[in-house]
Amino acid sequence: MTEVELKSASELTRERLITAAREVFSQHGFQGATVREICRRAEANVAAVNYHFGGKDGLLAEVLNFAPLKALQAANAATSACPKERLQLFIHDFIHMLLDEQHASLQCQIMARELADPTPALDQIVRDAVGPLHEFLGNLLREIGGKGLSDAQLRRSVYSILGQCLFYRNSHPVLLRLNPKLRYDHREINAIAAHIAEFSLAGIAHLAQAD
Amino acid sequence: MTEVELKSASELTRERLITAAREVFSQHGFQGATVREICRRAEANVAAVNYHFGGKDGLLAEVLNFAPLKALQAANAATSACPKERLQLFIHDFIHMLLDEQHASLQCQIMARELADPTPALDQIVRDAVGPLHEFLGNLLREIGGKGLSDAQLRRSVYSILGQCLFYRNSHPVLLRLNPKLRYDHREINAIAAHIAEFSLAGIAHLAQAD
DNA sequence: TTTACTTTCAAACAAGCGTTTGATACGCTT
DNA sequence: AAGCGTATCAAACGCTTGTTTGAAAGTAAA
Repeated sequence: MTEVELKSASELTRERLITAAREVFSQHGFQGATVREICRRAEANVAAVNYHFGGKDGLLAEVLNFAPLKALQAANAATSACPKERLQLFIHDFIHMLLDEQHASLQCQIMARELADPTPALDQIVRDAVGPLHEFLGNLLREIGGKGLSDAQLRRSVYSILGQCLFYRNSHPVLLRLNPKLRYDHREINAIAAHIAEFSLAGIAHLAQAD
Repeated sequence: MTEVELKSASELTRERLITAAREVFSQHGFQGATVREICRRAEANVAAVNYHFGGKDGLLAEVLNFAPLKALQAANAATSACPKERLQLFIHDFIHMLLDEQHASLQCQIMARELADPTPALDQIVRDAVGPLHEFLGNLLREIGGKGLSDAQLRRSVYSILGQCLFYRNSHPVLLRLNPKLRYDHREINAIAAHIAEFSLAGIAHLAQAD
């Protein structure tokens, strides 16, 4: 991987397949994606997927990569910022991961697509990525809301934040039709992140002080 | 329709097909649903769908029904409650429509499923149902937030509310894995609706007063 | 160059899909 | 009872899917 020069032809095909699979999976979902289109984009033979990855399922497993999501959480926990600022930062990074097509990690966009209807990999995704993410956000909100938040309020506040973020990805086809000029450039993404953070912090503050 | 007694055998199969289609479409989505399974559940022949509806697309068009969503908005506009109470009512009714499996209108759950990845009917859905819904919510939030909300803030607040509501539907498979005891009974649904309303009203109030 | 192993390829496979067909059975008027 | 239009049915059609196959091409050590 790190040695750029010494890639065999076999390794190159593998990488072309993975790159193509990321694109196609993130665009059409696992079910909607076809092995033939992936191989067409990778300029590889149809049999290549089965030879290198054992099948479509194996290719999905290879493509899924939770490292960027873990890194986001690790970086967030490492800052010396206050909890509210860390929530702003989290939302900013998370929204970028979901919406920025320039972003290196299409993996998370694939993941987000698969949350709605179960695929063979959903159990693994929930166990290794989504579950820890919920827990991380829960701990962060606990720091912000303190003892004023019940467990149920905390859990639902996590859902409120994730729901807002995922909306922009899941409803993208709809939003494009409602507002054809919409583009997810950096300016727009930052504005979205700022809105969700402000909106949510106010919601949490209200819940925490109401009781 | 209204005359219960006078249904021909043909009409009965039509209705069985529609009922079965609602179930299968809402569970597996349009692409994931198969004509054969629909016919199996309806105890009808595979050819029945094409005979009665001209094909799978025609069956989807027949199944889609925006009346419940329109009725929700009409009833909401007809109340004499204040805007904030109307928002609470809207969220309550909308969440019930999305989550309550007892609810007569699986149509809206089908709709919610199709928002993520375009189907032949998405343009119609956006034009006749989702677009007006966004506009309705926008007008309601304008009454609540007044001139303190910019147009962009208003639009994004609409997204925040819809995102929170849709999350519980779209992420249901995930939430079930994270919390196997989760059941969308009336008590739980009411609690969810109350949370989203409280959370969102605080967010909107904050945005409206901040400027 | 020869040998052994890995990788690619066109072609075919079995299964599932939505749809079509032509015969059969039904319900109704005459 | 005869005739006619409608509805149902098993079967097949054409197509796409993921996967398999066996031969050809490539690669690298002996």
